[in-house]
Amino acid sequence: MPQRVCRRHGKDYPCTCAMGNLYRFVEPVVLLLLKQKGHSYGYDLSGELQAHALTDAEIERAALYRTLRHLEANGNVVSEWETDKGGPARRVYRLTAQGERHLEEWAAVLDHVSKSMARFVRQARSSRRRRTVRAAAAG
Amino acid sequence: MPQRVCRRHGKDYPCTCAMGNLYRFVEPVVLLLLKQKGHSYGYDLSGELQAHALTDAEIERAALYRTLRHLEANGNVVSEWETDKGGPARRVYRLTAQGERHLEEWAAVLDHVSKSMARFVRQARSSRRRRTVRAAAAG
DNA sequence: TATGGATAGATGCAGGATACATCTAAAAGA
DNA sequence: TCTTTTAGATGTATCCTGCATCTATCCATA
Repeated sequence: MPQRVCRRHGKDYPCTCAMGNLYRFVEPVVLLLLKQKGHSYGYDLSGELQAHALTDAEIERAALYRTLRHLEANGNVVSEWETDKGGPARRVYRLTAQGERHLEEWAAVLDHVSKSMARFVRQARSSRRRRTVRAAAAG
Repeated sequence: MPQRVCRRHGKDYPCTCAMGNLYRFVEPVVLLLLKQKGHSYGYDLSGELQAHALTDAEIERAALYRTLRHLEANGNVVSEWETDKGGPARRVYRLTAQGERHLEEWAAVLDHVSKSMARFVRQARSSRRRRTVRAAAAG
């Protein structure tokens, strides 16, 4: 039983949402999406965030918009208003060269973290399996 | 060039420390260490945290002590003072049955996140490789 | 024409987690 | 006696998330 029950995934599935306030890795996901799409804007990205998210927790639009402005403030993306497509004006972002490098840094970091997590899972499950073996021998 | 330079790993290695304020996953690492060791106390655990950490950022002792008290408040560990070993008194922790289940939940969550990150890394690097192919064809 | 829905961007605030500094205290060693 | 090691803990600022809320434009339709 998770520490907190998640409304999206229910109480039987131990999801990220139920483990407390974890980092959602919004920045790297946004960088990758912009790389793949060439250019895009917040509302459009928000529709694809879930498919690319690193956790099964939802990435809020509020976090997305703030991340985009933060990336721009740090020179990883640039934006311009697009007003000729109908509907409300869109702030269209694209990666800068520095943003591409920053994405590569994220890939290096997440590659390492991914392997550490896989090792963690093996160890956590192997200690459980040892106990199961003892239980089987005792039973 | 990372957004922030890390003093431990230097500026050429893109480490977690330089990517801003990330989640350090202290709780699952502490749960696993307690599972493996049977019982332990904060100062002892702090020596082994780095070897088991999921990121290359240091896990501060302040975070460790707060995490232990938090785990106890939620019934995942229990503690008792140990005063017969010489030196300052130690607060010795051990997992509860609920703590073992919580570790299994963490393993399920981190298994999923690990695979998502691995997919992220493949995608980030494959889009880079596509560009390299085009560049090679143009060159 | 009015009205609601979809689109689009953004802010405010509370709470969780980290970063860094600092504190207390007992025991061991020089 | 003085310093270091061991051991636990707190204070504050900042970062990130969660949730609510806000403004505004355009479009369909009643």
